[in-house]
Amino acid sequence: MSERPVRVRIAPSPTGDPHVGTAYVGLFNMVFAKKHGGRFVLRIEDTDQVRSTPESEEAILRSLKWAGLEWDEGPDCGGGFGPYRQSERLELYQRHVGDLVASEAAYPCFCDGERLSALRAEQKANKLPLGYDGQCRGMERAEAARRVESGESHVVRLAVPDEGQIQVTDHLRGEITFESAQIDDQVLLKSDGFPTYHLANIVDDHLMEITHVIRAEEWVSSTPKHVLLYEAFGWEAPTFIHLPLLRNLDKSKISKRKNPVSLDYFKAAGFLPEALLNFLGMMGWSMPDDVEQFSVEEMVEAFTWDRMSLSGPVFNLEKLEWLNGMYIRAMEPSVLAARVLEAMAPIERIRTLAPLLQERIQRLDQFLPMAEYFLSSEVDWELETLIPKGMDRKTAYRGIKQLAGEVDALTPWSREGIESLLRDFPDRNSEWSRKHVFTMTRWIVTGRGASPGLFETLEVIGKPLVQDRFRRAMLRLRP
RNA sequence: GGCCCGUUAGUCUAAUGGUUAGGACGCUGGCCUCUCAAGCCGGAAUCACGAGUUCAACUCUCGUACGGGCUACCA
Repeated sequence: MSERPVRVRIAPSPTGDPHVGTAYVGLFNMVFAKKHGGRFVLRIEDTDQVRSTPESEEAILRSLKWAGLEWDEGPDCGGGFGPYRQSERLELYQRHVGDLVASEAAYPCFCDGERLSALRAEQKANKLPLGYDGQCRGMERAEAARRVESGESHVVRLAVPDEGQIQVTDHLRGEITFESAQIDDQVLLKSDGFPTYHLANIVDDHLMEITHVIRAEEWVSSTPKHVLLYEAFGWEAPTFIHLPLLRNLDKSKISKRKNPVSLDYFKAAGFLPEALLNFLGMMGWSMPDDVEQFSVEEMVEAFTWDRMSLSGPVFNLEKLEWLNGMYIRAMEPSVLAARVLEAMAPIERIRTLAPLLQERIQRLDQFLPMAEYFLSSEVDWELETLIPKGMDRKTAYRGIKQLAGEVDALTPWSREGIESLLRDFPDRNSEWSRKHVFTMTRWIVTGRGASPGLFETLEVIGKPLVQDRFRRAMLRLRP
């Protein structure tokens, strides 16, 4: 391990909902930093111009904070190694990639997407390993320089050696050997001038003096490329530590189709952040002496990597709920009361509900029961209510699945957006009438056949819970 | 298909060559109790398989099987 002061980082990509996996990796980074008196950095990897959004970045920071992660440096709080947003560091990457091209560790490539996909298709058909064939690699330097100079669209690729081996050391797994020949000439700089993850990551980790890269296992197979980059730059590589991947019940990588994964969901469903973090701390890691309830401080105190296990843990909601209950029982009742109000029924929320319920009640005592499906994550259905009259189960499932996908993609979460999504849905799915859409959505989201205005209702319930109800409805309906 | 990682009950995990394989969730029986939770006591359920190394393998090595990840101008 390095002698330098410990510096670690998480690098979420602002391309969607705040993911529980980010909190998981973040927890271990934070705990490790605290254990060694180091610094924990949060860096935003917004190099995907198409998918990155400021809203997502904001949501991620907010949710990670809710979960209890505290970083020492980041885009919101600064630090001595900024900027902490990769889109603000573009010159850095371009300059460094220039060095790589100059030393012939990388080269410009002019092949377009069309040629690349044709190549892939051919390789697939012939059962050959997939990868770039190196056509532009042999190009005369002068010609390449001339074409770049003339403004021709191109990317920059890493020149991976044709033969030999690349040794990667994973702190938990030991030495892993990769054959150079198996490794693709990775794109480092995209044609829009933005770096790919691989380049930006290495440049930033070096410049930000990151000593330990603690990330998820899905990165193991790209680590040899990273090692090559460190060598090409002449930089000392950090220690690599790959955490196991959180899994669905069927053992596949955790996904929103099969599990709630958005931190917003856990908040909306009434999980306590301290219980969530505790639970994440027992995914792949364990406290000595069979202790299962522990705080971050206690985890820091006991933390060592040899208590880490490598098989991918199934994210088991039932156990989280048990743990959450333990935390609730341990609270002072007055604290519990305050937290229930704060988390589930803050006055702002009651205020947004008031106009929706006002016309439907005659006495004040009817308000809360009617607000049930706004305030609770628990909704269940009789199977028949999820299948429109005269429609078969499969068609219903298909429609709900499509609708759920569109709901996932809807941003921002506004009344207007929801309305046009639902109203125009039959244009995109001819098996469903508008009446089908409205009726089914109402049943799925409220668990009832009648509700206040559907669009307002969805808006107020909030995206995380609406998404979860669609997910559950699909589970219920799956043939 | 290729490359890489992993494998203790349904699930989360303990064990670092010698244990009746421990704990927890869930399931289940009982106690408590007006009921239900909670709590307490009990039960069923696990070392993927095959070789090897060793006096001794859950533990070390190899193979097989199974699971997973990656295989993008996404991260």
